[in-house]
Amino acid sequence: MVVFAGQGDARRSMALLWRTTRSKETRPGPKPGLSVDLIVDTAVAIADEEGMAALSMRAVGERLGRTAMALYTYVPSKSELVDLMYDRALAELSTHHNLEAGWRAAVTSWAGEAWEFYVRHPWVLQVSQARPVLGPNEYVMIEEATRILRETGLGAGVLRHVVGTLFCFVRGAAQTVAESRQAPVVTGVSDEEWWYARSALLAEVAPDFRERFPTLTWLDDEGAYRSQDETVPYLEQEGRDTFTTGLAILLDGIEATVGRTGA
Amino acid sequence: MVVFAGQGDARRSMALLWRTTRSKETRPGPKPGLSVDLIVDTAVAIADEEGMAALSMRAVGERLGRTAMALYTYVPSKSELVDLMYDRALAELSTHHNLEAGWRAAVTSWAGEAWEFYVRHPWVLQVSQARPVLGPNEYVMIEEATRILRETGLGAGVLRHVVGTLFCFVRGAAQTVAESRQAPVVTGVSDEEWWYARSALLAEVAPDFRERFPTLTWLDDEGAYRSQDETVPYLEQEGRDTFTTGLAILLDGIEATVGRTGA
DNA sequence: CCAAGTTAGTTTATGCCGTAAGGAGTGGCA
DNA sequence: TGCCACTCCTTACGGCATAAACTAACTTGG
Repeated sequence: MVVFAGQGDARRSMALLWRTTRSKETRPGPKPGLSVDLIVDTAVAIADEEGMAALSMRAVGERLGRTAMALYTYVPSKSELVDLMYDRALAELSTHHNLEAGWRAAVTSWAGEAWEFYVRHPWVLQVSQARPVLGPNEYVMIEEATRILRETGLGAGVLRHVVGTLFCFVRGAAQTVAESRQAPVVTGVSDEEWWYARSALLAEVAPDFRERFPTLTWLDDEGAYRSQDETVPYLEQEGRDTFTTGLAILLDGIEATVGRTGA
Repeated sequence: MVVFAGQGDARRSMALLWRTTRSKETRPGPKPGLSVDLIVDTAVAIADEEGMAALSMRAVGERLGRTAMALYTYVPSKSELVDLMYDRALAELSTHHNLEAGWRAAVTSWAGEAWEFYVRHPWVLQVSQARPVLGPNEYVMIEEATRILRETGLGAGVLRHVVGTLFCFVRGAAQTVAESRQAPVVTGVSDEEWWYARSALLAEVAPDFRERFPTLTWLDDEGAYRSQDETVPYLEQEGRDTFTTGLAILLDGIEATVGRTGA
């Protein structure tokens, strides 16, 4: 019998994601002290607090008072655990955005929520997008975005690409901020300290910066890099503004496309 | 004397990136058998061929006929090596896009080149963006994008966010394809095989899919998911189309903003 | 009620990883 | 010649995911 690589595991993994494993009422052997849900929640907590790099089977086990190996009774491997974490986290997103004020308002609200979600769970952005996890909540998220954007009246082909573009942008915009939040936790150095030290070194190492990078120098001279609000970390403010501006531009672009197609 | 965490290392790292280390003509000790350039090139080759996960100090050393520890004479740590790889790879990008045909054509050409670059070097997308590496070639890339988009006449503040948005989109759009290229190499399963197996499992595990996800079902019924060109892997074609469509939308949005600001 | 079989969890071990520490050989310069 | 900076090696440590074998708890068939 020929079995595709990983196909047997794929069945188990899908069953875990969609929770289709019907457990008999009573089973022989000792009572389970843990559960998939408990393990996934613990893993999410670690990733939220200490970053994806700190997520190890040992770390999860330790928080639950077990060894790393104990987890393998519930979860086939670490990568399956990450998939489960991903889909569990996505459950936070709300699913019924109001379309009464028009699609533009709804998209803005959806994108804002998604952006905040990614920033709250930076590790989510490290889960590969190419071959989707295909869990129920991922489908809910895509369904919701598509449902809203369908209101534009665009055809199915273009619509799919528009949804993809929106995802790319929101994820990318969130990534910058997510990483800037994670960095101080990992390195113990704040944005300001880091930037201060680095810009001094930059001047040292590239004394001809102004001549080599005239446009960036112009941007700097125009005061574009001056922070407005001192209470918010520099890179975070920057990322938030880029998201707001970029989203507006994207929506303008979609409107233009809608107008052109004549919906 | 108080030293900020990592600051001493930061100086050495910047010196390496900007190649400001003046090496004396003759030095005591055995002739170096390797060089930073050689090591970085080898590391890039490994990452290109086998993915970032396969990049280890041992692997790089082995390709060069040395042990892993030999590399530490040239490079302070693996993370510094990754920074050097990143900046080296960026050197591939061309720097003088023609502005004669207008900024829209130039942006299209720049973005297309960047997209292909990311797809060619998928691992580049795994290098953190939050705290930039600040190498010379990264500055060249940002300078070039900013130089082109400055032609729109937008003010410095908005311009910075527009550049950021463009980067988010291009990186995000490339990531999907980059990962879909990497996946078969790592897992040994093609897109088609993978998708075929998974969609069968999906039907098994979620028999009520059509009712739960009406919009996605509509998209499917409209034939939006049917592949046009059988010679190109499915996910790759999908990603390429999303990039093209999304870029056009983004440019429309920028034009709208430019028109509104009255440039 | 007991033996068989199933399950939860442990210990132990394998083979990766980054890199610290220390030692061996190399070659320019005093 | 001896010193010393330098390259490169061996060894070692603590971390990682996880395979394999084991113990102990529990249900169930006889």
